[in-house]
Amino acid sequence: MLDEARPIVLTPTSYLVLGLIAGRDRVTSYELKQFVAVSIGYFWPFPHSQLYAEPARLVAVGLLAEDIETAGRKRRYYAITDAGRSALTSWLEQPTENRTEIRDLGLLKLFFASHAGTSDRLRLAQDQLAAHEEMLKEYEELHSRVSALADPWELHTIEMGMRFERLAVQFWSELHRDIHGEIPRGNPLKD
Amino acid sequence: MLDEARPIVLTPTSYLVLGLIAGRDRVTSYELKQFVAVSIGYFWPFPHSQLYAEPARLVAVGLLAEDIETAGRKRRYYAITDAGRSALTSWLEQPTENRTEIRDLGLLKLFFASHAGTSDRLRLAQDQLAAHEEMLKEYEELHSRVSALADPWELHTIEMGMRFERLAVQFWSELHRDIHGEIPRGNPLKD
DNA sequence: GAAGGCATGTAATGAGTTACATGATTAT
DNA sequence: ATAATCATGTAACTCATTACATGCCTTC
Repeated sequence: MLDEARPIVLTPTSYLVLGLIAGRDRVTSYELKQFVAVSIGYFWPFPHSQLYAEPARLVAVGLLAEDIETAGRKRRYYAITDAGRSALTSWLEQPTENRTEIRDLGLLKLFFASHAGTSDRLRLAQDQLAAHEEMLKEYEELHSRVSALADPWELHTIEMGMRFERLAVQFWSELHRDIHGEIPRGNPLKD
Repeated sequence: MLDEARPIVLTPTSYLVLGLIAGRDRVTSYELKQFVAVSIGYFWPFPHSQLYAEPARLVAVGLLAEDIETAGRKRRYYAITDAGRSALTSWLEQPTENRTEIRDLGLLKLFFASHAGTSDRLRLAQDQLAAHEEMLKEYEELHSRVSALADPWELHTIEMGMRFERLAVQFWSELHRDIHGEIPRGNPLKD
C-alpha cells in the first residue's frame, strides 16, 4: 500500500484497449492494431504506438496481465485481469458524458471559407465529396465482408459510420452544387 | 536567419486560431473563447487554455502580432500578420487530407456493448438519445439566433452539425427500439 | 464593503504523435 | 541471397488537458 497517491484515471483510449483485450484471451499490440484498422479505427483513428503504450500503463495499474514470449520474437501478450474486467463493466454501467467530437479538416476549412476564393471552395467541396464517397464504399465493403461474423454491436457502430458517410456525401454534394451556381460568369470552370 | 532549424509545422488548432483571428482585427483569447463556445466548439471542443497557448506559439513564428495593454488588465490583443494571412490562405488552397474523426464515448460503449447487460445497453441508448435530442435543440436555437448575421460558411458548418445530430437521434432511437424488443420476459423493464 | 462570479491567465503533467529502428518472412 | 515488406517495438517531443491563481466588477 505504498504510493496510494494519484487515483487511477482511465482515458477513453484506456477503455478502448481494455475493451479490445476483454474480447480475446491473449493478444499482442500488433494484433490489436490489425483489428483496429478494420473497425473502431475508422472513426476513432490513432497511431499504433498507442497500442503499445496504453497496455503498458494498464499493466502498471493491474488491469492487464502481461506475458512475454521467451522465444525469438519476445512478443508481449496481454490479457485482461479480473480488476480490468470489472473496470470495464463498471464503465459500461456508468452514464456517459457526451459531447461528440467531429474533427474534420474539411469542415474546418469550410468554416473559414470566407478567406478563400470561389475556386478553392469548389475544390474543397469536390475533394471532400470524393473522399467521403470513397469512405462510404470502404464501409460498405467492410460491412458486407464482416456482417456475418462480427459482434453485432460492433456492426452497429459500423452502420453508424456508414450513415455518417452518406450524410457527408449528401452535404458536400449539395454544397458543391451551391458553390457551382455562384461562380461568376467571367470565370468559367474548366475541367 | 539564425535558427533555421525546424520547419514551422502548424496543427489543426493553429489554423483554427489563425482563422478565427483572421476574421477580426484585434482580439483577446477570452473573446475567442466566447466565440468558439457558440460556433466551432460545438463539434470541435477543446479547453480554453489552448486559446492562450496557441496564439503565443503563433506569435513566436511570426504569424500573429501581439499587443499587450499597458492599463490594469494587461490584456493581450492578437492580430494576424501578413505572413499569418498567407499561411491561412495557402492552407485553404491545399488539398485536404481527410479522415473524419468521430469521437463519441457513447459509440465507443456501443462498440463494447457485448460486455454489458441488456439493461445497461438500454440505458446507454436512452441516454444517448436524450443527449442528442438536447444537442439538436441547442443547434436549432443557435441557428435561428445567428442565421441572419453569421458568416454563411460558418452557418453551413452549423447545419452539418444539426444534420449529424438528427442522424444520431435517428440512430439511437432505432437502436433503443431494437434493444427494447430483446429484453427477456423474465426481466421486464420498470420505469 | 463583502461575496460571488466573470474575466484572464499560467503551470504541471501526461497522453498522443511522429519518427525511427530492427528482426522476421516472403518473393524473386 | 537480396530486396522488399511485414511485424514489432521504442524514444523524443509537443500538444492538450487539468488544475490552479488572481484581478476586476457587480450587487446587495
